[in-house]
Amino acid sequence: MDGLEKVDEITDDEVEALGGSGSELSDDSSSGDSIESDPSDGSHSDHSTDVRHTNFVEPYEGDDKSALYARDGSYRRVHTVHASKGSSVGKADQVKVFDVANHEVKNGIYKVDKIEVSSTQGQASYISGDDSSDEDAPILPRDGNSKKHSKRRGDPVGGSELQVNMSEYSRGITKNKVREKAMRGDGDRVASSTNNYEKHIRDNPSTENTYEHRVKDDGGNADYESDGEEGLHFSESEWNCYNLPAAKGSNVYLAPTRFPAERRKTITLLDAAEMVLREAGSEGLHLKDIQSRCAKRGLIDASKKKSLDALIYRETQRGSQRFTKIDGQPGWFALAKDEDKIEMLKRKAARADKVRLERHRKKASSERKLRYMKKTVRMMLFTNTAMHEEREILLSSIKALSRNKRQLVHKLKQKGEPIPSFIHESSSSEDIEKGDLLHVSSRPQNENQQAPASFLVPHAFMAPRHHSVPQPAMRKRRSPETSTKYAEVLVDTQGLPTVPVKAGPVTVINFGTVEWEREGFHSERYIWPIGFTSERMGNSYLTEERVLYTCKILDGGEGPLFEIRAADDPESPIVATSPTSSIVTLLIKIKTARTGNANVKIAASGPAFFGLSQPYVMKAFLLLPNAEKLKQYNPDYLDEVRSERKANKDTSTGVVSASAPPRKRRSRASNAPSKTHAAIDNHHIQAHAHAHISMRSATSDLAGRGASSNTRVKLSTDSGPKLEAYSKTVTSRAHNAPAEPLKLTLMQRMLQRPTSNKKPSGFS
DNA sequence: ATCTACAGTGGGAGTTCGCT
DNA sequence: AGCGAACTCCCACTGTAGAT
Repeated sequence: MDGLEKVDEITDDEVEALGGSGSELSDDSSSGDSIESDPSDGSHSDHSTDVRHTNFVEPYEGDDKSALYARDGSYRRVHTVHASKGSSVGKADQVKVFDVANHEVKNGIYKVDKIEVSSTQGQASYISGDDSSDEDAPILPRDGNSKKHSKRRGDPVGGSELQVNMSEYSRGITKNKVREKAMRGDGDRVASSTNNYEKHIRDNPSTENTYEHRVKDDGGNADYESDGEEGLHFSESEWNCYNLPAAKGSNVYLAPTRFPAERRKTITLLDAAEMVLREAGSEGLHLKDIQSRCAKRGLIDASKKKSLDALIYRETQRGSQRFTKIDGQPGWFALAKDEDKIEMLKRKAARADKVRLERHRKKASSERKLRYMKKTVRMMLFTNTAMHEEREILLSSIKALSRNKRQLVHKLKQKGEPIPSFIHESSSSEDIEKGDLLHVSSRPQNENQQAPASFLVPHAFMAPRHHSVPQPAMRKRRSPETSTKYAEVLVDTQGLPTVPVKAGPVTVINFGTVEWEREGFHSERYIWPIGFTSERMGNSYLTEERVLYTCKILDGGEGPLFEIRAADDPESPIVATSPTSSIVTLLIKIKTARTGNANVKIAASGPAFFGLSQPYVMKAFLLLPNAEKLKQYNPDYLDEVRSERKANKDTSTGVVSASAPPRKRRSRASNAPSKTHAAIDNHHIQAHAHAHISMRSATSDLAGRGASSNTRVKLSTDSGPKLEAYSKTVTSRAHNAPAEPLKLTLMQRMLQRPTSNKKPSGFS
C-alpha cells in the first residue's frame, strides 16, 4: 500500500479533452491519495468496482492501447492487470475506462480489444459484504453475450468487522486465522500459538481495515471466493496477470477460467511457489503459507505440500535465481530481486565453469585411460597370437627333433655304442604328438637326476646371477631404434655387410662366404657361410673367469664344421658337425669342470650360440654373394603359414582345410650334415620364428629392389611398421574370429602337417 | 526447521549401425 | 564417406521420504 503511487493521473480537463464524460467521475480529491475510504460514508456501493475478466486468452503486455481504470475520480496505473483481446470490464458505475486507442473514457461495461486494468490497490474502499450491491453488479458478457454471474458467497467472515491489513496478510496470516479472529470477535488479535504468524500478529496488532479476497471463476460464471477454501488456478503467466490483491469488502474480482487439472501438471512445485511469492511481493511469505496458498489455489496437490519445503530450501541453498531467504526470518522466502538474480547468475556461471572444467578434465583423463587400455589390449592380442604361433611352430619342431633323436639313439644302439647319459629316452613321440611339452621339458625325471643346465639358455655358460629372486618372464620391450632385430644391415661400399658388428650377444667378425653349390651348407632355416666368425663372452671351463669364445664355420667337405675356440685354451678347439653339438660339448666341459659331474643334461641352441639365429645376421646373410642361389633356404616360412591359415579361414570356420597346399618337401641332399641334437632347442626355434618375421621383410625388399651383390643395397629393416601392420591384422582377426576355433585350426593344421616338411636335414 | 539420500524422468551428447 | 535413426550413457531436475 505504501508502495502505491500515482503513476499516471489524468485531469478532468484531459479527460474532457479526450472526449470522456468527466462529469461522471467523482472528483473527490480526498479519496485520491487516501489509503482507504470510509466504507460508512455511503459511497461504497457507488464506488465499488467489479472488474471481471472472462474469456481469458493471453496476457496483454503492451500499453499503447491500454485503458486507464479509474475510480473515485482518480486515474491510476497501479497494479496492472493485463487483459487480453475479448476481455470485458464490468461494474462501472464509477469506473472509468480510458481507451487510449480511441481516446475516450468509457464507463460501464465494456468489451474492448485490449485493455490494461489498473486498480487502486490499497484504496480500501470496497465493501464486500454488501450483496445487494452485487446484485446490481453488471453482468459481464462472455463472448459478447450478457450473462448474469452466479451469486457470490458473500462476506468472507462476517462482514466488515473483519479487519486484517494487507501487510499482515502478505506476511502469512492465513484466512483461517482471520476467520478465527473474526469469529472470536476480538477484532485484531489471534490467539497465541507457537506459530510464527500469530507471533507476528501479537507483535503487530492489526489496525487497518483491509482484507484480501481471492476470486475464482467457474468457466465464465464468475463466482466469488471469499474464504480461501477454494482458489484460483493459474498458470504462471496467468497469475502474473492477476496480481491484483483486493481490499476488504472488495467486490472486484477476476475470473479466469479455472486452472485445468491437466495444466496443473505442467507446472512444478517451484513454479507454484514462484506464483504465490510474486503475489506476495518483496516481503515474501512463510513457507507454510506458500504451501497453503499453492494448495488452496490448486496449483499443486495438497498431498505434495510437504515436498515444497525441501525444494525451496534446496533451491535457495544452491543459489536459486528465483527465490531468496529473508534474513532474520526463518522459513520466510521471497522472490529474488534483480540484483540477487544477477549475483546468483554469476555464482551459477562460476559453478558451471568449474563443473565444466572438472568434467572436461575427467573426460580427458578417461580418454587417455581408454587409449592406453586399447593400446594394451592390442599389444596383448598381438603378443598372444604371436606366442600361439610360436607355440605351434615349437610343437612341430619338437616332434621333428624327437624323431631325429630316436633315430640317432637307434643308430647308436645298432653300432653298440653307449648312449650318452644326458640323452633320456623318456619323451615318446606320443607325448609330443599330444603336444605335451612337460615330457620333453628339462625337468629331472627323479630327484637323483640333475636338472639340465638350461632349456632355453645355457646357464652353465652364462655368468652366475647374484640375485635369487626369479625375474619375470616378460622382458622389457626393446625399441626398434635400438634393437638389432629391427636394425638395418650396415653395408660397405660394395654392398656387403660391414664387420665387426654386434648382433645380440655375439659380435660378428666375418660373415663368411655363401656356398650355394653344395647343399649341405644351408637348410630351409639356416645358412652356414664358410668362414663365418663370431665372438662372445662366456664362462671358462678352465678357470672361474669369463673368457672370450670364438665361433667359426669351417669347410668340412660335404657340410660345414662348427668350431668353438676358447681364448684361454686356443689349442683345443671344439669342432663338431653341427653348432648344437659344439655348444653341448662345450657346456659339458664347463659343467664337468665346475661340478665334477659329467652326468648332466645339457640343453642349448647351437645357432643361437654362434649368432646364426640373430635376425640381423640372417638378414646380413642375404646380402652375401650367391645367397639368392640357395635353393632350400626359405625365409618366407611364416608367410606361408599365414597364407595357409587365411586360406583355411576363408573356406571353413575352425576346421582344417583338407585342401591345404602341401608343403615343400626338402630333399635329403639339402639337409644339413648329421648332427647331434642333445636336447630340445627352444631358443633355436623361437629365434627361428622371430627370424622369419624379420627375414620376410628383408627378403621381400631385397627382391623388390633388384638388389645384387654389386649394388649398394639398403635392406628394408622397417620391421616396426610391418610388425605393427601385422599386429593390426592379428588384432583384427582376433576381433572378428572366435579365439578358440582359430587355435584349433592352427593346432590341428600344425599337427597334421607332414613331419617330413619340418624335419631338419641330415637325420635320416 | 533444515538438510540429505534416493529414485524417477527427460533431455543432451555420443556411439553404433544400416542405408545410400 | 555421408547421413540419419536407434540406442546408450550421463546429468540435471524433480519429487519423496526420512533423518537430524
